[in-house]
Amino acid sequence: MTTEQVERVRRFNRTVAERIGVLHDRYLGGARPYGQARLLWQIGDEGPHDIRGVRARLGLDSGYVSRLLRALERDGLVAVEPHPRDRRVRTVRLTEAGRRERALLNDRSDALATALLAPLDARQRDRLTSAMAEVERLLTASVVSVDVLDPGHPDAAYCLRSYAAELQELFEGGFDPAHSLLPDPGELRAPRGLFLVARLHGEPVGCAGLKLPAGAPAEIKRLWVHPRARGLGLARRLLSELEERAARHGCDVVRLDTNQALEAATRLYRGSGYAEVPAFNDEPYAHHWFEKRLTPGTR
Amino acid sequence: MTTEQVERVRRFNRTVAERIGVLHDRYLGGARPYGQARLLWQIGDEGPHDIRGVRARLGLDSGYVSRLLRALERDGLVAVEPHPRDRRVRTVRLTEAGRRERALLNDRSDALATALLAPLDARQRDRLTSAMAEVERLLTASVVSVDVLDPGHPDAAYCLRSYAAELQELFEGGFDPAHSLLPDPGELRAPRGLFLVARLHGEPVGCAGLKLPAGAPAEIKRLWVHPRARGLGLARRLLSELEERAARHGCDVVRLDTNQALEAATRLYRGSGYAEVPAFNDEPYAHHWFEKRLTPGTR
DNA sequence: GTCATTCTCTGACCTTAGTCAGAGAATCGT
DNA sequence: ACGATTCTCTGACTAAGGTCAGAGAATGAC
Repeated sequence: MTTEQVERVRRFNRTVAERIGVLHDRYLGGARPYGQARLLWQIGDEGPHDIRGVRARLGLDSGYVSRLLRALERDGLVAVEPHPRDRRVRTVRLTEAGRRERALLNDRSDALATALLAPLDARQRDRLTSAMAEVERLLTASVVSVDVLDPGHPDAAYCLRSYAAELQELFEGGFDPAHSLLPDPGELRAPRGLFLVARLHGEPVGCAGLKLPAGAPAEIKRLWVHPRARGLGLARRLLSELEERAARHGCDVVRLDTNQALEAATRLYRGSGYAEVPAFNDEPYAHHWFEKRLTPGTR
Repeated sequence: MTTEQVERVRRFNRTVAERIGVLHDRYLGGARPYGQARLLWQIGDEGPHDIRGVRARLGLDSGYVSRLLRALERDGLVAVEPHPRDRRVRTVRLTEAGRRERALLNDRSDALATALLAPLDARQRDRLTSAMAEVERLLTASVVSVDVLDPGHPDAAYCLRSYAAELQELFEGGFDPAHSLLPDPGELRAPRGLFLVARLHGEPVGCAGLKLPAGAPAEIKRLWVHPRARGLGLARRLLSELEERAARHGCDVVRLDTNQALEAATRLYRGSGYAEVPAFNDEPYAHHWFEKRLTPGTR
């Protein structure tokens, strides 16, 4: 990356921190301290929530949350009650007044957004909001972490299940991993392969496996991205990370097969330098086979 | 503005506050509390600065700054010395260690930006940084305030001087306001007219005057935008604000004259619905005359 | 039944980021 | 020369946002 880009990001941080940070924090808080406001927000309108869950999501100390709850209780905004089944756990829900207060925070937040847009004309508003959407999208993409996980890890298993469930929907005649050429994801475990899992805020949102058969090209399997994480360039990132690892492993060719129902994937492969080749295996679910020669300086 | 736009801005605020706010404040501070870091940053590398100036720029209490300086002094990062001429005033400068510490903050800030960009590929980086530039530009545009000021107000006078100085450079044969048709900006004062000044963070960055002669069309004069505030859509905003005020004053036609050297202005007028008309005055500096009929529902 | 664990709460404590009211020294206006 | 003003500093105070070490109640494991 260039120094201009770094400088650009820094300038952006300054401007945004000034314009939004300042307004956001203090504004949103309003009469109520920021900590209380955050908690009120997190508790949310529906149903009682376990305190520990709320605490975990905000990442706060238990003593601190307890104190915040006492303050909110004193103002009649929340009701804390023991959990019906486990009486160690306590649950919290908003009272009527609490819901009103939360709606007020909501209105303040709207007012802040409105104040930001108000001085601009219609065209500028369009441009600002679409640039914001772009920044948000890419910032989200940049917090996604990609790690090598054992295929048996819960997050990996979740991805594999989701992958199978999605193909079951998409493929004519469904999809059963047991009938595919990779009945056992254990093959994607070192030393015979590896498995990448992408996570956003700790939640698994994508995966990709690599088979590293001795004396044969590396093979990409089980590339999947969670529907709500699409558009972040995650598939491309997983793909190039696998290529990089294959190259480091000494492979100079990587190949894969894909089903015709997976149009976006096929486009991705073609756009990433994969060329269609004759079938190199007898995967029953495949319609297309691709191959890419890795140059040492890939990426 | 639409509710989707408001929602967009709010989502942006949340994402950015999480991703940047959190990192920015705590990161940038690092070992050093945020207040000290801000001060260290503001003092800057070159020469000693008056404490009052630094204080004014940060908008902090004098007692608070004094305490922060003691802390920085204790750590050997700054040296506080009396002002050579006025011994009430004290000046502050970074020591060698202070400069090192400031460079460290700088590096941290770079590291933060780098960490943000690192997981993205080259195309995503380009898109992110240009979207950031756009957001920054429009956010800056939206903090510009536009107020009616007396033409004699220092900020107004600054704009008028800058306007004249710039035309002096631009026009063949220079520009002398005394020879123009508006030798006295006092004509842009109620009830004969009005004068708008645009300010960014308190600094004047643009102006526009409106003459409201009885029984004649309103006339726009002295439209100017500071070079460093160009590209913010400020001229357009000043123009439409004047039109709005002219309409409120009961005018249904507004007109203006301009010099051929001011190409951007001429484009703006044409693009804003102004039609070229024959000369309606004998302004010696004008080459083009424009007129626009205001519809009651303008804007 | 007992012991370890889980969960919430309280009390004690800490740092940061301020605000406010003078005190004291120096300078300015006249 | 003298009073008003300017500038910095100190002391006293506040609120927010947290951390840490238990205590006490309930539950789970065996």
